[in-house]
Amino acid sequence: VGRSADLPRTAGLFDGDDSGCPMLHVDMDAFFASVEIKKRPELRGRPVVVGGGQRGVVAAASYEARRYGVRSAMSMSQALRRCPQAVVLPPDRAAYSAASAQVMAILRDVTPLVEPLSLDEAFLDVSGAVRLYGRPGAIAAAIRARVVDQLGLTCSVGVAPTKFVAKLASARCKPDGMLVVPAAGVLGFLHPLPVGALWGVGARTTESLHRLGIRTVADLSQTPIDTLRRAVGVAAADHLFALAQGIDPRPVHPDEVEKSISADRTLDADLTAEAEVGRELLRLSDEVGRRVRDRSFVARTVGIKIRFADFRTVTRVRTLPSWTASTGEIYDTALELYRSLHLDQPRIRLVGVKCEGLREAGAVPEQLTLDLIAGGGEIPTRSRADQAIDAARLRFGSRAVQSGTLLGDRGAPAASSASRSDRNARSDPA
DNA sequence: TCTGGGGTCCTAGGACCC
DNA sequence: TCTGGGGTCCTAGGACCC
Repeated sequence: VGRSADLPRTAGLFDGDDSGCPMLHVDMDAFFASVEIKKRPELRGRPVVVGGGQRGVVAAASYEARRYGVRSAMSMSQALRRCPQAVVLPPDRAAYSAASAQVMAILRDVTPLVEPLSLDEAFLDVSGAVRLYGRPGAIAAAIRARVVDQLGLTCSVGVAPTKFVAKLASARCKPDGMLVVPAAGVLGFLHPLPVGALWGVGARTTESLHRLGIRTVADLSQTPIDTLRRAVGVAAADHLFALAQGIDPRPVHPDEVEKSISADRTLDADLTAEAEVGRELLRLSDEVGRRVRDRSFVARTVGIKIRFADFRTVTRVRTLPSWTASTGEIYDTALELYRSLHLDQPRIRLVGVKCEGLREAGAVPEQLTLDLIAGGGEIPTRSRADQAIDAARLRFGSRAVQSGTLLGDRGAPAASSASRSDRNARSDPA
């Protein structure tokens, strides 16, 4: 096991043991915070926390903020108690997506076998790249150098025989580090780790395992499989037992397609009236519908999520007779699902809408609707409306077209939102 | 000022079909 | 009279990840 955080930023200089190590896990350091600091260099060296809102949590914290005990997913109020001088910035998803695309482009320049896990991390299988670029350790060093030179962002890289060991390795050399776990070193690396370090073992599973006296990966590897199955379920037990022996046959899968698209929103204040909830459902249906159409998908199942003031959460889904990408159809279904709950005097803090059962729009048989028949073969009215709205928003900005139901609730009349968005939109003449 | 928002996967029960 | 067995689809909830 070799750590080389201060490896020269040049390819080909890694000379440790990386035998049998085709898997890389690349993980950006404090990604959202680092992108913000890159936008505003005067923040460098200061504690920066991304997140917020009235009931927000920390989405990312710079290492300066982490020194005060600020962590991801911590409530913003707690973060500010620990670090009152922190610079708090609202998330800028567009900036993070753009930076992520640049990172992934650098990775895909090394090999097409790149599997993004989220905006800020990815697995690479470099077994086919070694003839071109040298050994895995050298490739990892070169990636780190290119990311920092071209993007001004640091990352950490784990190099190992399997995906999950590579992921554990990158976590243990952060920030701005690199850790290679050669095949012969895997069990020595894994066994002393606490079970909670394993990918897939969270708070609940850790608790269940602790009740059995299992605290380290070594303990896990010596536990009878039937005992494990009773404690955490068959699938998780078999998976964890294999991981504890260092076994993880999962290949890097570069072409994962999304299985669901969802949007949810925690309200600044709890909602009580059905009309208010309906308005949120419309806003969320509109957003989800747009994202489904943007990717040329259609969805078979529509779901809602409702979280009450006491944090109890319910979900309802309905599978439709045919596929849809229509905002109106998503909204109608969502509203029916909400009404089917028959809530009496609810206090609602979160509303969500989800589409699943996604398919390529072209891969699905066209549904003969009354609209279609009556229109003599025309595309149903709602789809044409959605298409027109999508086109207008692409040209004039996302707030250019809005349902009348949603107007005024942020004090923004339609005309002014359109002209404001206009400046950020494409510069085509109307 | 307790507890975001985007996802994936698993389980368990019931309906339904052959 | 004493109730098969396997497979698939659907739904609700929950664990987990970043």
